[in-house]
Amino acid sequence: MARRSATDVADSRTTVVEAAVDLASVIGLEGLTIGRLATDLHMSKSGLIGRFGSKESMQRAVLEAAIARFTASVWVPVANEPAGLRRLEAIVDAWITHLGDGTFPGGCFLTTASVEYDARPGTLSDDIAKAAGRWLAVLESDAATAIAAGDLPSGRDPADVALELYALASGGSVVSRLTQNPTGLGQVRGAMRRAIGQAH
Amino acid sequence: MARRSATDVADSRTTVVEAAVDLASVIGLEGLTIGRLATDLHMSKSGLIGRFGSKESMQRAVLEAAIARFTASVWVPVANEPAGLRRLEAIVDAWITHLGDGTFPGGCFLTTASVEYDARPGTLSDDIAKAAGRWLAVLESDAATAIAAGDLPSGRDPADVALELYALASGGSVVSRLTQNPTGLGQVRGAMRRAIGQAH
DNA sequence: ACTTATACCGCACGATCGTTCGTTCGCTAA
DNA sequence: TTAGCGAACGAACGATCGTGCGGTATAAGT
Repeated sequence: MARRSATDVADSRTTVVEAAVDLASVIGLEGLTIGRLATDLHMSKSGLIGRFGSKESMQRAVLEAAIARFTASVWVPVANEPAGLRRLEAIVDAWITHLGDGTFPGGCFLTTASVEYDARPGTLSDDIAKAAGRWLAVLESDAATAIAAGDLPSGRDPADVALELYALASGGSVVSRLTQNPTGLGQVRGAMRRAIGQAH
Repeated sequence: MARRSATDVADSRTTVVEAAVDLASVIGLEGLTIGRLATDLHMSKSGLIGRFGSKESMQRAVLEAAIARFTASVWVPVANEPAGLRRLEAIVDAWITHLGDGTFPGGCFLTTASVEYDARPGTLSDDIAKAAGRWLAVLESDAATAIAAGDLPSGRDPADVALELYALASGGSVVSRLTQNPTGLGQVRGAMRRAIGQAH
């Protein structure tokens, strides 16, 4: 166990990061505060930030963990579905489920982060844009497969499908949450299914 | 207590508020800072906040002004269109135009504010939710008119149409901006038109 | 000319921000 | 047993936060 200490560091970081993800999903990645986080975890500010070196480094770790949560919650359950329309449908269901369960206590983390940084250039903004681009590429790829298989209209642009699904999930989640509309997510799922040609 | 010069006060406030709206559309309503705002306007912090009494009061004024901008930019140009599908189509065009011009330098203010406060209860959250509700009601009303006139499928739920349009505009704007996709807004318009076009 | 109202400023306050120290303590290796 | 590493701590730093208080310049009313 010569590497034990390194494992402890990782576990330690994980504890902090997971709590930070929960907090940031409510108050935003930019709204994260070392003092607030340290208080919540009954730690000292210096002991907490010492694991990361700086606040921005911590924010990057938090973002990475949030992306991992999203992937585990939405992508992993559907990864084995056949590419194309079948998987797109599975993604829609997993996505809506993800938005409704408590994976992110304060609503979709990536949406929150996207809005926070869409007008603020920097490393974090770049990382978020990359993550969004990767997810859009996944959607677009399955859309292209579906179109090639004749499961979606041949006139459809895969990029349009991807952007539409992303916009519906992201915007729909925010609006539903803000207006406290209990049927909102169900309506969003209907809209997403309509976007990929399903007339529920 | 003598009647003060209300117009001067309003003009003074307006100067500050308009600058604050621009700034908040970039860094968020919560990220607004009296010091930053005062520096930008070459004013003192006390002189600036003195017009509002408190920061939250200023934030409310900023939110109100942002809503007024949105109304002037999207609703006023289409208010005289005939209710129903015609006006919905005009709204889509005005909305997309609004998202693309520089009305809000940092992207749709109401979307930013919605995301900031969708998980943070309080007066500001309530005000934002009310504004979102009013706009959704406008969309829903025209959708209902369009359905009654046979311009939209009779099976469509007006509330679904309203939520779908709102989610597409809000989410699409953020994703397009974040990924710096120059054709994004055009794709979003296509999706919105599809949402109020021939369903299925 | 004198009063009055008020927009604005300078200044200071307590709190909190992110960060940097020096120190302590528990564990591991030798 | 002992030396050493690293996690965590308390304290303090300069900066900035929102918010008050007192003073001043200006403009209107009389």
